[in-house]
Order: sequence, then structure tokens, then C-alpha cells
Amino acid sequence: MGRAPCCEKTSVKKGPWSHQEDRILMDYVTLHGHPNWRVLPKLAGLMRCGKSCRLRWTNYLRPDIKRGNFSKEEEETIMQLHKEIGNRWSAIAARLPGRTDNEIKNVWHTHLKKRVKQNPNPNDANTSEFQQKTEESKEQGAGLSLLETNSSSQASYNQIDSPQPSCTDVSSMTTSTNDHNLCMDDMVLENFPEMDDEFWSEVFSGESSGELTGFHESIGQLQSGCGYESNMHDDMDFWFNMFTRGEELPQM
DNA sequence: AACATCAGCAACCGCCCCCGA
DNA sequence: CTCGGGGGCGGTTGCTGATGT
Repeated sequence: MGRAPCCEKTSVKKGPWSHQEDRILMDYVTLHGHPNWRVLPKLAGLMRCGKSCRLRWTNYLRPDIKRGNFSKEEEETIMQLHKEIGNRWSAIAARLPGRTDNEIKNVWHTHLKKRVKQNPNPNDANTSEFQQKTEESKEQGAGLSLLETNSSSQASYNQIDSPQPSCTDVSSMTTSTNDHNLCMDDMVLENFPEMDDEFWSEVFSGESSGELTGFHESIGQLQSGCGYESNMHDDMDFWFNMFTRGEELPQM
């Protein structure tokens, strides 16, 4: 007897998302929000499972996502929190604004787990502080409280000038960031302080497909204007590079 | 240059929790 | 109080690009 499947397995598409699907989902969520993920794909015209849409949005398309390498501080935070609370990736993600649980999970399995194995007792200097905060969070009941109790430390964290290179700094997404010796978090915060939901709402404000087409044509012009047409794989790469390079956008 | 192996990451799966009827 | 549905979470898989031989 299990529960009914979340969607018609036969009629949903699986596997990697196409740019078009991304656009459709982003446009729909930006305009209408996501009151019900289950019916969203049908309403948006996507042949995807609602769960798949939610995952794609939360892990990739959400505008407040911080992409790129993890700073050393972020990695240390992950290791400390993992030591304290274990594999509660969502709770850990709550402490790292812009990072998703999936991303943190991946970083843990690919980098940090090995590091902890090699050096099981790296730095206990802050352990008592974390333990105290964890205890507080337990009393208050949720991982989100961790975020609240650490808002001040998060503020100071955001002010870190030039994080030490970390093991993930040599991963595949480093080319553009390393050119400027900066990490994503610094650059996004400095160059795009107002990149929030409103920004994306404005970008995707066209409801009709015609307007959307116009938008993407504009993106194409933007890419050409920046000399990106030869090496950009897709729009997301384009935006990523725009953010990390911190270039001024040409007039559209 | 071609093939094999490895590493990183996006995405899927299934279970659990929460909330409303 | 119970049950069902939706959302969230953690584990796992499999594809792809990078690196080594």
C-alpha cells in the first residue's frame, strides 16, 4: 500500500533541465509564486514532476542563490555544524545564506568528508561557541533559529575581505573568480546589493511569451555586447560571469 | 590521440513531518 | 483524533568534464 505517486511517472520528463524549461519555470514562479508545487508544472506548461520543479527552483533557479566556490570560512562553518548536528544539511544551509542543502551535501561528500577523515580534530577553538548555539537552537526548536541567533556573526562574515583559498577554490568553476582573487559571496554582495526578488520580478515581468522572447533577445544582445557569444554555454553561465566579473551592464 | 579513471554536481527517489479537513 | 496531501529532507545515482596513462 504506499502512498500515491506525486505525479504521473509516465508523462513526466526526467533528467537535466533545458534552458527553455528553466525559463518557463523561472518566469512562472516569479510571476505567480509557488503556492502548490504539485499543480505548478501543469499550470506552467511543464512536463515535469512538481518535486522536480521545486528542486530545480530551490537548488538552481532561486535568485538569491550564491553560486561558485565555498570560502574557507563557509567550509569551516559546515564542518563545525556537521560535527555538532550531523547530516542535517538544511539546518546547515540555514546558516549559510545563499547556499542550498544539496550544494552543501555535495561539498561535504566531495571535499570536507575527506578532510575531516585526514584531520579528525582540526580546530576546536570555536567548538564551545557552536555547542552553546546548538543548545540554544535545540531549546528554540529549529535550525532556523540558528540563523537568527547568528545574524550578527553572519554580518561580520559577509565583511571578510579576502577569504583564504579553500580546497573547492580549485574546482571547476574557478576560472572567472580566480582572475580577480575574489569569492562569489563578496562580489555578489558588493556589485549586486539589490539583486533580490524584485530584480528578478522586473526582469521577468513579461507575462506573454512574446514579451519573454523579447527579453531573451535582449539577453542575447547583452551577451554580444560583452563579447560573450563565443564562450557562453547558456544564460546562467552568462549571468554567473556577469556577476563574478562585476562588469557594468551595457545599455539594452 | 584515444582510452580509462576519477571527481564534481545536478537530479531523482523514497521516507518523514506538518498541517488542514 | 485520524487521515491524506503537500512540502521538505537526506541518501543515492548517473551524467559530464577533467585528468591521467
